[in-house]
Amino acid sequence: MSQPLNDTAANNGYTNTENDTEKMPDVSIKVVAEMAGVSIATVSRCINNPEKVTEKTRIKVQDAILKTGYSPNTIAQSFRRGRTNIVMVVLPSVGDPFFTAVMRGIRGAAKAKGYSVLIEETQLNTMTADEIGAMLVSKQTDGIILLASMSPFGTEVLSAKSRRRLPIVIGCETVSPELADFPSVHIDNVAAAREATNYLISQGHGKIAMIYGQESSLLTKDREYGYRAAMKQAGLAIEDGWVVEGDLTIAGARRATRNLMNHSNRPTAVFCANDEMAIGCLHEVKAAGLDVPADISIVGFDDIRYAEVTDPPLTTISQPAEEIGERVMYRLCRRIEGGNGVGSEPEIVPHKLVIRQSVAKPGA
Amino acid sequence: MSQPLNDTAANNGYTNTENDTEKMPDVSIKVVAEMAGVSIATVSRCINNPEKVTEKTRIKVQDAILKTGYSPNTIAQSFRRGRTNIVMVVLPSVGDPFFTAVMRGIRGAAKAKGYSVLIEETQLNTMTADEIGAMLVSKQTDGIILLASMSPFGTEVLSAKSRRRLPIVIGCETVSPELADFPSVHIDNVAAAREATNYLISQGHGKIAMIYGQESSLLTKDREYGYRAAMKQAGLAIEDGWVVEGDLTIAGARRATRNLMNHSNRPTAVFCANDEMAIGCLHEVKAAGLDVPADISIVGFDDIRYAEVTDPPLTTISQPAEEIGERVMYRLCRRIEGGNGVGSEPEIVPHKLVIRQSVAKPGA
DNA sequence: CGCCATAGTGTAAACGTTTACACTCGCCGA
DNA sequence: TCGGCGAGTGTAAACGTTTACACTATGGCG
Repeated sequence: MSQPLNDTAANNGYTNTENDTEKMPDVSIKVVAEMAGVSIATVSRCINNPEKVTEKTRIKVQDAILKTGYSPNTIAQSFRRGRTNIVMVVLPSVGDPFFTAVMRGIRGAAKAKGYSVLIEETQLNTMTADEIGAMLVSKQTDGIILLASMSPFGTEVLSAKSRRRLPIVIGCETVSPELADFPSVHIDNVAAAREATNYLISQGHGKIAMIYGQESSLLTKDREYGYRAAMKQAGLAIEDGWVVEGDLTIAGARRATRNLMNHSNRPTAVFCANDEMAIGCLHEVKAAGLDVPADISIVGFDDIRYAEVTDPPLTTISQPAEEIGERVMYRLCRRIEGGNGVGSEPEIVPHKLVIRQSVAKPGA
Repeated sequence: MSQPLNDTAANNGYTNTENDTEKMPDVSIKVVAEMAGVSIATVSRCINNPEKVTEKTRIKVQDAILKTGYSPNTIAQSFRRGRTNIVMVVLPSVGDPFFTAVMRGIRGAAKAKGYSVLIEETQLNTMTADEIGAMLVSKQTDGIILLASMSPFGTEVLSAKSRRRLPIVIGCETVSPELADFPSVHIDNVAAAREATNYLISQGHGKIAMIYGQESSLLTKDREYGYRAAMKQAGLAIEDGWVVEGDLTIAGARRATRNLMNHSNRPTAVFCANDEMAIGCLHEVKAAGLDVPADISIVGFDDIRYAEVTDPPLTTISQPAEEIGERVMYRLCRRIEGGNGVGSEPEIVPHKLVIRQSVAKPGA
């Protein structure tokens, strides 16, 4: 807080240098028009519909633009056109490498389509459904990508009919019934979780625990559901205290793992709902003096880039994160541009179990 | 606009509920004014200067706003006010946990100040200095935070005088001479690198290698400079091939480490210019069948959250990432709001060497 | 030679706000 | 009783674009 004072004081010393002409006079389309000796309409046409204008004038105008350094005022354009070319992405955490991978896909597609990307993090500021809706109707953004679950979105605000029109697309997250009329792109989370669990079972594990994410996340519920289904199908029991919440963070997973390690009937394998938690789990197991995978096997989810360099490297479910991002963005573009004629079926992309070295046969 | 809760009331007020026409008629300030029986100016005042209107009118207007579901058109506001309340952050990689930590600080401060944050990644799309300048003059954003080095910014486009006015603040990156008239917030990178190197030396290491980042990054140069200075001061030689480029990624560091391991005079310690690379280095050293820290000691930089859970946990330089983000954002706000009166001295924040277990005495 | 189609350009309205200014009250002090 | 004042409100202009429409000149064709 002392800084500002210092700043101003220091600057007062030499701030008003006399020759401060440099006025950078906010060149608008009007000054270009004047310099080129044409009307502003013509300048606008030169930029947006060059074919509607004589070559001669086009050159005059180009010259004027260069000379003045004119560049159109984007806000005025947005205002006039009723479009900002900005889309908003809502996600739980920008820190999670999985989401940054998805973001990379989104960003690439956005760039290709001429959009900028505004990011909102639910974790930090708990942006409410209402805020999101407001963002959209106040037209700050042309559309929204939801990578976080946000259950009762708009249910009170908008009826089903008008919601179907809203430029909103859901990514990664499983879609809750109330949101089913929005398009979505994601893997089959329950099948993937099942596969992960089955892999552990196939390696001879019977005492398998699970660390899941936040209660509120449907996605996490689906993974839990897949795990339970696999266990049931194999006729394996799930003891009380074997499935614990880890809130998707390293710290949360470490807490959860500690509980697991102290369990009277300690599991021999842990399935984590994301890699971040798997890393926390891995660390905590080793901190307890146990070996992975000899004593405890671990399977993660997402295949973030760190999964490959843990010790041992992590067996996990890989999602095509970047591709999900791309598809979600393209889908959104269609919604924005194509009007209402675009379907809202969920688009399921393939997952893959990638086997590394964090799983071994129990007691081996 | 049918609301389950006050269903009946809504029905009474609105005629066409039976036939789900749902036109969502783009309610503007004008329809609110009409419904409330006042002028649009009054409506505007109710929102922005409530103290300037009678309580009676304020209530009428509030009612109308609620009934219509009006929310001001942000673009029109931006257009009129000449401000978007959006700032842009340019960074090398959104995937790097260090930058996401800085982003968290930025975002928090932005939220507090009523700004949204637009993120641009240089790595992906090589946004040029010109594009950035364009963004600013086209007024899509009110200001820019540069977390990436971008050397010749605006040097041709704008004279020093006018540049001093530009709402640009630099974070993390060391500031090159041409940019020295922009404010900046960062640690003392050369001192920190020196400290890291000195620590290795103090533990008895003499054969210390370094993996640095991208050639273009000044920050990385500073860290290299600090390393070299420490070595020189200790009278230690740096062999050819001991300082290698790792381009700040895990993969790059693994390549670099492989070269280091094959060096005829293999170093006993490696100083990495960021943790991401330290993790890659660590993994590669172990993959070569060597032990960390028994055979090779490693020091990282940044103290990202994964640094704590590697095996062994990483000794590294910790930066107050979130705080840097906050300060940079507040500094930018001052630039934006305070006009020209804000200084441009670099603001140095403290770093800290955090000692974990990736360093041991050589040959121990 | 005159008329019409047409390509190119200009004029002006519109987008939704904010705000300077003008106006109308009602009230208070002279 | 009247003048003046201040609080509250309305009117209208302005922000920088885009674009429908009107206009002019040009050239082709009857």
